Amino acid sequence: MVRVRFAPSPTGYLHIGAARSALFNWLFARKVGGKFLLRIEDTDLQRSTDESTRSIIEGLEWLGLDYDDEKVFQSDNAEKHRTAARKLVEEGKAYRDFTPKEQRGDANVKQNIADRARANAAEGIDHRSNPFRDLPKEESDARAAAGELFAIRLKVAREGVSRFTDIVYGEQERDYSEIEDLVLLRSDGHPLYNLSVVLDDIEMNITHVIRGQDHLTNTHKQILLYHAFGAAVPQFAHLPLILAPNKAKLSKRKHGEVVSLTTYRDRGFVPDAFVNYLALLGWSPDTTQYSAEIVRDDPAARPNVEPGTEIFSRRRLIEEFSLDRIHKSPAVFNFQENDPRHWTDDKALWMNAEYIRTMPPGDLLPMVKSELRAEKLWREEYDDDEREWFAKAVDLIRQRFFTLKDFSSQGRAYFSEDFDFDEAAVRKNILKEPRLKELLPQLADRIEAVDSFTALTAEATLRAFAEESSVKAGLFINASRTMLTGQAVGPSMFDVFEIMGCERSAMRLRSQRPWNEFESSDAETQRHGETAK
RNA sequence: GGCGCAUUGGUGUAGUUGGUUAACACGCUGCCCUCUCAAGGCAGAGAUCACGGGUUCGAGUCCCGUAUGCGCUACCA
Repeated sequence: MVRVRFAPSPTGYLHIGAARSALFNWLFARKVGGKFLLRIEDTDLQRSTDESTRSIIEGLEWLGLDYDDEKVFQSDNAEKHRTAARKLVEEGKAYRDFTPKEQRGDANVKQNIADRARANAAEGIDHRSNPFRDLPKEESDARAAAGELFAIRLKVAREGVSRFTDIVYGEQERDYSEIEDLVLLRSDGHPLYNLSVVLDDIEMNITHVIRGQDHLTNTHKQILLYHAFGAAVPQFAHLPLILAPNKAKLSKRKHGEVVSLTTYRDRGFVPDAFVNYLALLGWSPDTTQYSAEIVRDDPAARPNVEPGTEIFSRRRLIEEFSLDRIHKSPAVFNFQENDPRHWTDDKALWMNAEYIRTMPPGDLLPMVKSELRAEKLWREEYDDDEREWFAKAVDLIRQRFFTLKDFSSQGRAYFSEDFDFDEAAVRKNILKEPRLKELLPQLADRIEAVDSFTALTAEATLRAFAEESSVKAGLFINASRTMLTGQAVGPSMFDVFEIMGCERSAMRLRSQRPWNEFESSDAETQRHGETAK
């Protein structure tokens, strides 16, 4: 039985790269009917926080990646890990290193490593040489008993080659001479990453380790540990990294909130849309065989979209997923910092819009509800008497929205009288034609006189009045749009009339706000413009 | 420094065992539709498949080298 795990370390918000690892693990487990387990790797006590753990769990929940069994906290197993490391010493597979701990700054470790390697190479020092590696056991025991501090290192064979086959990257080979005697247990007794993962994965009976490519070379060390513990080695599948537009590693510190999963929730992403997008980052379905049979057997399995798109429901993702379609090269997450329109990858945004306008209302409405509620725009009637109206309104405006947030920002005028006028819209559609100040209230009168107010009758009324006043219908249409919604763009105006209803439409057509708010300042700017000349 | 991994249009990807004009999605441009903006429809720009060799009748696909990027090389994870 397949058992996979997602093993994040709770040292910050859930990174989208980590989220994708979780997704691929989940997809694989659900596809083959295995178990998807969650393990919080909180061994780094200084950096791990409960808040981060919470955010990870919330993130998984938001994405809809449900995990099986109880979640495991790695720190709970620390004692077992210590015991296991000591056992390795007893068996001669590991040794105590009494070298005093070197204090190393976290900031430029990479630089230090390279510098030291260069220096060692220049002086012909083998970086693997350790005076304690072959210390007689009695002496080692004696020094330990005397209370001397020591780290425990794995005794890596001097000669040989480590090999494994990665499901994604294929045959991997590494000479033992390239593998240092890694530290298993710190001198303060803390088990280190490589020891802990292996031990926990053994205990959890993990069959497939699916994780980021940054662990590819570490895998050789871990395999050594599996052997040391006499445990079966699982299969490995490493995932290509997700990079920033400048091809640097995507990091929270450097790239800010775009890398944090919670951002997508908070900025109005539909979970399924984000899952869909994430799945296509580093994986692609087998297009040679995904059309005919499955669709014929179960038309519902295919989302309601034209062929040739990349929209996949969660269910289809599970059906189509396979580890061997994951590819090797890193993916660039394409976003533009400081550009609100492209704050995240365009394709992700497009996909979200696609979901918003094609989702079954039953799925969308609750999301809109919680968005409106959060912005204090929700009214209980929408769930009651005005249920139908609400559904119609949402269906009308969702066509051009990109995120759930749009329902409370661009869509605000549909749910509240307290909305803003877009200045450019007012100038273009209203102030440009002085007669509108008189005509619009008259249009309101006409509208109120209509018996049954619908898109159809609203159109007839408006067009008749336009002809009567010898202005183009377009003038009224555009002006009405701005009067009713505050904006220059939006759905077909007559549909807007119908949704707004007769009373509200008439009221807003009579509003003086556009003139009050912008006319005087208009005159002022004109004056300023003249004096400036 | 050493070792490893990767490299198809701006981005995400397809490209079955090497075989004719390198496919799709997003984005971009134009046109149509139209009361605006989207959506939709149509058309289009954009890739000498990182570079250089080699194998072959023929290479994006195989081999070697170079460059670039990334990862690992921690008593971080």
